[in-house]
Amino acid sequence: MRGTYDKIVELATRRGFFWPSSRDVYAGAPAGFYVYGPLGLRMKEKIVSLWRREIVLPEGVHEIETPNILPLKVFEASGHLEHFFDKLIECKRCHSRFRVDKLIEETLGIEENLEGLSDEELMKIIVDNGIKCPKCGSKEWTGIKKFNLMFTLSVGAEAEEPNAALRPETTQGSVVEFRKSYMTMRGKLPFILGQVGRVFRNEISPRRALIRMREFQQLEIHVFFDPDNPDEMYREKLEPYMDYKIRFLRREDRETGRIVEMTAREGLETGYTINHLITYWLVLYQKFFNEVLGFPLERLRYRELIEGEKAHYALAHWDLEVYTEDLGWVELVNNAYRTDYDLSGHMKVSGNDLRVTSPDGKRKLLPHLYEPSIGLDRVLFHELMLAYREDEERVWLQLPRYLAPIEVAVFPLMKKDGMREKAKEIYRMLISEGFVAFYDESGTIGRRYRRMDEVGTPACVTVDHQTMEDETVTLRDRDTMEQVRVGIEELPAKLRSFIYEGKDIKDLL
RNA sequence: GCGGCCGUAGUCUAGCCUGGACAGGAUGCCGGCCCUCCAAGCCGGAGACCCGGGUUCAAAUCCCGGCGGCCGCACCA
Repeated sequence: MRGTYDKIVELATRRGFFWPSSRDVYAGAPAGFYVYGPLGLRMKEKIVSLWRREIVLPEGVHEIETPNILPLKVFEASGHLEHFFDKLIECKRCHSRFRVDKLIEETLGIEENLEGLSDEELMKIIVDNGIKCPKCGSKEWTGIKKFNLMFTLSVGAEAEEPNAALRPETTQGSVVEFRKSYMTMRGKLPFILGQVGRVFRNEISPRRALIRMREFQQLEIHVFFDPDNPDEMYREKLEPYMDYKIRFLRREDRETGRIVEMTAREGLETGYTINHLITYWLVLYQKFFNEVLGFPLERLRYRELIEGEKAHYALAHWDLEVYTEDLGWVELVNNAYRTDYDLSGHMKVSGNDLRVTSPDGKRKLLPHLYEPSIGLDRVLFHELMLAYREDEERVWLQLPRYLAPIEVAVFPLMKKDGMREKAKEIYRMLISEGFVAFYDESGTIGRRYRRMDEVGTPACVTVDHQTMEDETVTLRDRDTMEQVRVGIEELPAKLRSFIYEGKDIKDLL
């Protein structure tokens, strides 16, 4: 039996939301790269603009745009180089894999620096010491394989060795440009940067459509704050939400999967959520996903990451996850408290002082960084998964109305008796009123409704015989298929309250 | 990347084991008829064997390699 996942992938391809890149023309195009078709792109843009409206503007985020390509030095400082070029070795008998450096260090109990050694030298150590597979005890090893998880580039016509890389996260752009942005915007701590950007990771095995890609998009917030005074301004901002319940899967509940609902107050009092700033952002993002993007609360949780799972830079780390029957819990937002790891790394490698003056002007300090990072493609994919509905009669996407890629469709019941012209006129009127409108006259009226249901269009306007007499049209609700009759003149206002304010169709009368 | 299964029009699929004629069907799509409020009907049209090599008189079918998909392992910084 096909699950919702398969149905969404099929529908998305068929109706122009997204599909794998280049396949039709060049067989064997590498996996993990997707094209957004017109409907998917429009929906993605809508998610981005909601994020801007609800997060960027109200929170005083300074949105910037930094290059996709950065010097390799940047990633040396950020620690990505070291963590991105793993050397792995595989046991021929049980196919278990190990990082070569860890295998040698742990088996021989040494802590020498193995960084500079060649593959041959490393292999020699393994053979000379008769290192066995920790799992099955075999001494049969494959050769050393390198995993390069960043895309490196040689910038400049004569460059031969890689000297730059496509960024694996947008964060480094914000960190490197932090001081400049701070100066130009006459910044005060906490100082918040934001980026909408593409990132690139050479994943070993991209899988599951938009869930794991090699090129994808992030919506990132970078909150730089004074570690000695993290609660400046957030004490007040958090006040209205002290009783808001944040849903956590704590490390100690990992086994049982029990989700704990903790109010912001409890999070602070127990020290679990560290400070007002982090607590506020945890609240904000849960509310954004629930109330704005429409994910049901019971499908959301913050999963606390434990040592070994956490990124190399993170002191505390929660993944905001969403649950679907098909995919289980999937990470949508990476919420990391990165301390001054990045800024101090860049200070060390570059030799430049990246500190700023404290708000009281008395000392120089290196801000700490808290970063919630949204995986945009995954969010869009889950919006579709959670919106999917079907019954004996039809398939439809019950998307939040304002997220639908087409907001309103206009049909003439028939092409004759002036209905076509009238419908086109209404279509043009709705476009100029700012709606994403769509006109269709092909096939039967029923077929046209079905086509719109399938891509989640919340409203359909039909011009019929009566329209020609009294200037009214029918307005159909995607979810109930009910219709009401409204005057053409009042159509824009009524559509606005239906689509953007969530009014019931019956209340439009 | 390893192991298992798999790859046929936009989508879903028959054919493959046992090689043989223009690769069959459904749905969708386009045009027309009909003139209509929930995928009705009729006529017409476009559309596919993942890529490369091998075996053979002959390959969608058998063999090898590559690429891709799903699941598990690993990875997910």
